[in-house]
Formats: sequence, C-alpha cells, structure tokens
Amino acid sequence: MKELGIGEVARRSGVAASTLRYYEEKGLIRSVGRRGLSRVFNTDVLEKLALITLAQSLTFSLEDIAQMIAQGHTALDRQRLSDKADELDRTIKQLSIARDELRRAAVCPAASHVECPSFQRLLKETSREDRPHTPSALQRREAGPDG
Amino acid sequence: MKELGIGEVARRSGVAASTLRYYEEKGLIRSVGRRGLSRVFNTDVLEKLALITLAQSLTFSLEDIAQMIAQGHTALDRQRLSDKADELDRTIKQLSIARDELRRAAVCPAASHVECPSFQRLLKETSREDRPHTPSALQRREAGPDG
DNA sequence: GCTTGACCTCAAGTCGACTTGAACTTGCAC
DNA sequence: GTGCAAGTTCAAGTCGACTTGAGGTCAAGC
Repeated sequence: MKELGIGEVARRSGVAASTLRYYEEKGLIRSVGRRGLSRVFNTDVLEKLALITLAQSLTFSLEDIAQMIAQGHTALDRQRLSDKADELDRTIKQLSIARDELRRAAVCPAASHVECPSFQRLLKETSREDRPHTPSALQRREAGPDG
Repeated sequence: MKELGIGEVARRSGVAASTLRYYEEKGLIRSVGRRGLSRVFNTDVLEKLALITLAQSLTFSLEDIAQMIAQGHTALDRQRLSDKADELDRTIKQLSIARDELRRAAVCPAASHVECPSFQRLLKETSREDRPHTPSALQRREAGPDG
C-alpha cells in the first residue's frame, strides 16, 4: 500500500488538507505516521474519505460517522442505516409535496401567494405535526483543496 | 383585526418570542406599535409567520424570504419558486437513490460496508459531479416558545 | 547560506438562525 | 407601595463543520 503526504491525499480525495487534519483530530481517519513533522497516510485513507463523504451526503453527522467507524460497522449500524433510510423517506415525501405545490404556486394567477390556493394547501400540509427529520449538508465544498 | 402581545403571538404561532424579535429586526415581520415598551402585533402576523415557516421548510433562507417579502411577491419570485422547485427535484432524486441503496446496504450480507456492492454503487453515484443543492432546516424547533 | 514550498500547531474566526444572560421598565394585583 | 410576571435592549454565546491566520519547522535547490 502506497504512502501519501497530506497534499496528495487532499488532491486525490478533493478534501482540503485542513479538513483532513480536522478529521484526524476527530478520529475519523488515521495517519500511519510522520515523516519529519508531516503526516503520512496509507492509500486506503482515500476509500475511508469516500465513505465519509458519502455518509455526509446521506445526512449523517460527523459524530454519527465517527461512532460507526469506531464500532467497526456491524449489526448496530445496519439498524442505523435502516433508520436513516426511513428518515430519508419521510423527507422525500415532504419535499415532493413541497415541490409539487411550489410548481403550482409558480404559475398561480392569484395576486399574492397568501391568497393562492396552492399556498393555502402547503400551509396546511406543513403545519401538520409530522415534520420530517432534517436533511442537511447534501454537499458543500465549493472551494478546491486547501487554500 | 385583533391586537396581540408578543407572548400571545409566540403561543399561537409556535415561534419563540426571541425569534419574533429577531424576525422583526430582520424586517420579516412588523409590530404595529407599542404598549409601553411592549410590542403590539396585529393578528395577520400569524399568517405571515406561517408563510415564513413554510418557506423555511422549503429551504429558503431568511434572507431569501426577506427579499421576497420586500418585493411584494410578484413575477420575480415566481421564478424563484420555480427555481426552488427544480432544486428540490434534484435533491429528491439524489435522496431517493441514497435511500434505496441504504436499504440494500442495510440487509447486505457483506462483512464490511466497504465491500458491499450497494455501497460501492453509492460511492460512485455520489461522487458524480451533479451534487444536489442543499436542502436544510426541514424543520427545527424541538423546544417550545421562548425559554 | 538562503529562499521556497510544503507542512506543522494552536487559537480564533465564519456562517445562519437563533438563544441566553444581565440589567432594566411596565402594568396590574394585592 | 410593593412584588411579580412579562416585556424590553444589547452583547455575547451556541452548534457543526470547517477555514484562516500567525508563527514555526524542515528538506531541497540554487
């Protein structure tokens, strides 16, 4: 397995060097040692980073991810995955309703959206108790690696 | 139209009094005057708050919302609504893929998720360029009004 | 021997949407 | 006239996920 410097990892993974240090501090990834002061990583860190990025896009928090990694991802996180799938499902349903009503509202001839029947429906939809669980950082990162 | 104190508005809308002050400061809502030091609101603020809450659930930022309110919601925001619908649509598609693969992964017999074909697929899916635009606060608020 | 560039640490800053705290004023009840 | 709840202002704190800045180290190349 080849060894990589932090800059190389950043370049290949698209994750900023500062973020890599941050992740290491949080226990999400590990460097295999130092060359002088500089961290040295194994290439397998790239897969781990892909997994982390993926999990983030699934709206897992870094803390969730850290826990899953710590637990060696077994039975317990199958439950987690399933729960997250359910959560996403609820979110998707809400967003679908919202999208449809938004489309209607966008072409609604009523003078003000407050008077628009689509908006009225939306208001009622969204004020029901069953709010979806928060999706969040469904990506981020506009800037390239490091600065 | 009845007049309401901030506490009453908070109770009826489910929006914390501190948040109401914050919204007023940001120009999202207006109080109609003061009784002594205390703000007085018209009941129509309740509809506005419902609209704000709705827009937030549609992932509009407070700044977006403030702008729409300022512009008196006309043609220009029909475009905005439509854009947002498109954005939601992209998000929904991404989330749907994610959810499906999560379900598969949850029952995947592979020892580690890194070896699981579902995860491999997900990794590829999510590393494509077209990341969805961030959905976000699809609700919030666990605590009741004020503190 | 000196610069350059890649890397380091540690503390502090950023963003959005609020919340919290301290210190103060009011209206109303007793 | 006193006490209290409900309101006020303004500054600062919170949360998650990072980024930025200052100041330092180190190997390589001229």
